[in-house]
Amino acid sequence: MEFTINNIDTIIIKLRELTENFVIPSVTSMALDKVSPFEILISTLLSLRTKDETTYEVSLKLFEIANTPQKILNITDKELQKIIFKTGFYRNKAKTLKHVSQEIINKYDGNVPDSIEELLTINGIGRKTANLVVIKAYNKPGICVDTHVHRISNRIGFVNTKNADKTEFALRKTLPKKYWCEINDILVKHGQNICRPISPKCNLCNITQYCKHFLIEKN
DNA sequence: AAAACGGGGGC
DNA sequence: GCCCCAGTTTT
Repeated sequence: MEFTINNIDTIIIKLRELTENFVIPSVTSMALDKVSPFEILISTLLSLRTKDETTYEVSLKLFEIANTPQKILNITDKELQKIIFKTGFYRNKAKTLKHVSQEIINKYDGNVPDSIEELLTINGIGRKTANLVVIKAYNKPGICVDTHVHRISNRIGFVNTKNADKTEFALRKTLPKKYWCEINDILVKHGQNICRPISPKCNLCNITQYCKHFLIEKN
């Protein structure tokens, strides 16, 4: 199936409608006068392999105690581990949070960088996190490809790629720029509720007529 | 007891 | 580009 710009517009608009009522409480969806770039970054790092509700709850608890790089460095490893325990992988995450905080102080004077390239120079920050931070914290263009965006972009047929990085680069070519920043929001909601990894609920989906995966399965 | 939650790094 | 990694929560 050929994907024209018209098709992409139609698909995005339909998915936007389909998912607009799904609410995922998260630090990254809060207004920018309520949350800092650093908080967005830390929350994203905590979200690794963790339910959104847990990430949100733990993030708010952490930020009551430490919401700046220096404050993160000021608390002990044990205390930090205890606070973020429920997100899982708490030893690694505590180490990452400390390292990222230290780097932001050392290299960026305590301010979270606003470019993907600079963010990527910090160990522990990869493309998914870097893109999300520039989008959510700085309102700059980016495409945050997490597992949902990767899976669904391939299912629909937006891209045909093996890994998330390639999906990001492919989407940068095929996806109109006006959709870049919201594609993650839309596809995460769609992926959590309908287009799940296993047994997707295609009966609840409104774009099956455009979906390569659905059409292949059906035929 | 098993599955779900997925991004980053090392080589 | 493939493999490895880290723990809690839910079913």
